[in-house]
Amino acid sequence: GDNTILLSQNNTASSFPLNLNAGTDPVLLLQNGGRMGSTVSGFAGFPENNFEDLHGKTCKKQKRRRLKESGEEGEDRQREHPFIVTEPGELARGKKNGLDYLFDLYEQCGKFLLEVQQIAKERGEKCPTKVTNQVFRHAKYSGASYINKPKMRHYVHCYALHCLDEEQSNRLRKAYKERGENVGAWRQACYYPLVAKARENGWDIDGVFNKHEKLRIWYVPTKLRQLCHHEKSKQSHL
Amino acid sequence: GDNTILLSQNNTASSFPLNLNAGTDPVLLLQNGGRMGSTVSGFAGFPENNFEDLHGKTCKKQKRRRLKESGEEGEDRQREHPFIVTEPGELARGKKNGLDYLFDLYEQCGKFLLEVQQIAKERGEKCPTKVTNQVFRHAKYSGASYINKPKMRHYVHCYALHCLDEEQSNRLRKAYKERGENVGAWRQACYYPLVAKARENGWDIDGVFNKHEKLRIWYVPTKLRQLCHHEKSKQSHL
DNA sequence: AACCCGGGCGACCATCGGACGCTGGTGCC
DNA sequence: GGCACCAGCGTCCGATGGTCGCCCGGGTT
Repeated sequence: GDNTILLSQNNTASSFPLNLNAGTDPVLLLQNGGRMGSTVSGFAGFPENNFEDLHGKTCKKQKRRRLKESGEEGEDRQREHPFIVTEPGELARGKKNGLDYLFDLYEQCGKFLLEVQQIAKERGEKCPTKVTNQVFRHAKYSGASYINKPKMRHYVHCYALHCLDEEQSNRLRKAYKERGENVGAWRQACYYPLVAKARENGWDIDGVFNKHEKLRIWYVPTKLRQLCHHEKSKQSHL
Repeated sequence: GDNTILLSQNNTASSFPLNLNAGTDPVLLLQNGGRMGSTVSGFAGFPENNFEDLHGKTCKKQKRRRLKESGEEGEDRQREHPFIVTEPGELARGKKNGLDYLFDLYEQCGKFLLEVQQIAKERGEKCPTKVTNQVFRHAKYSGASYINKPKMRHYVHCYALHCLDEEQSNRLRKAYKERGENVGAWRQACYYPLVAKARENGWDIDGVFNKHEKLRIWYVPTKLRQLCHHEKSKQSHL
């Protein structure tokens, strides 16, 4: 029906860089175009394409090993540069990443989900509607090793605010940047505008997420759900 | 929004019997009314209502024990009488259960899901859209010990045919009953009309389930999904 | 009474969604 | 260079969806 997804089979040239710490400036990437509109990567040679996965039996050891040993000998990956609060369009200076880049990671996950869905449909398997472990695994093996579950889950509500009210999200970023607040403080501050949006929506935070095309694929964070619930209880006590 | 569910708080009188093997004839229950339209049970005293569940820490030992020891000393529950192929409206004779009763079990699970959803909303927790482990647990602690996951999953596609094409489902039941086939054979036979329905729907079996109010809450069985996929592949080879 | 057929469902498994806190990168002094 | 801060993400955890096959109920001989 209308949920058929077409992906180019030979668009292998537009893959994401293997590691943003390894030379390529992520912000340049963001500004040098091809950022949103392109297919994440081609399919050829993905581990998921060897049909062992149909038996749910692909050797984990082998995969793990491949990842660990990439780069000659068991030296482990560098962690990503930390995020700092940046204004919209602003480049992060020094060994930092900006928030535009953070939000782009969410868009990339959306693309990876589309690919996973496409693969699932071709194989007649269950088709995920959300960004699941499987999607993170697919991202990793597609070379996007800079994407991982704990990070993405940590900032989901920040991305939610960005999607639902870019104006307000931008204002918050500017304010927190000017005040010299750290990322943790900004992240905390993102909760409250969302609670207000939930209130406007009859306290249905799931509904708020589901109505938005890009948010629908993300699980509502537990903490946001709890904040909404507590705030709702407070209201009804008055 | 439109997904608010209201359940009576004092409709405690219409609980299901604790155990269908223990005296009450399930078929009489089915025919003596109150079958579809009533609330499954009241809420008072459910283990889920002590708010320990908020911490995800309710003591499993205690629950397990309660179940095992009900009925004076550690004798375990009798298993339910096996199903036999019956025509619509037909009573199963002897120590057997009929297919009308089987399908009613699915309706009961739907009711239990509504209760779980209601509870989840009151507590501001994640709200399941499908019949999950949580729903089976809730059914069990509500006294519906005759409902269990393996059984319900085993016959989902039979219930699906009953929902989607009661005419055809009834014809199949009659035919298999006349031929003296056992439940396993009837169960197998239920797959193929569903594959045909999937074909009519662009091979989107999930779509077929999701379009139907009562089916939407059940996971598509793996075997049905695979049958559809294989049949689709066969088609496209021609 | 003995036997065998067949199916109910206890219990297991891989994997899931979710969370914590250690490690180590980073900027400041 | 040394230190203190803080956040990235490896790794764990309880619970989930899914399944298999043991055990035993039931009908037949």
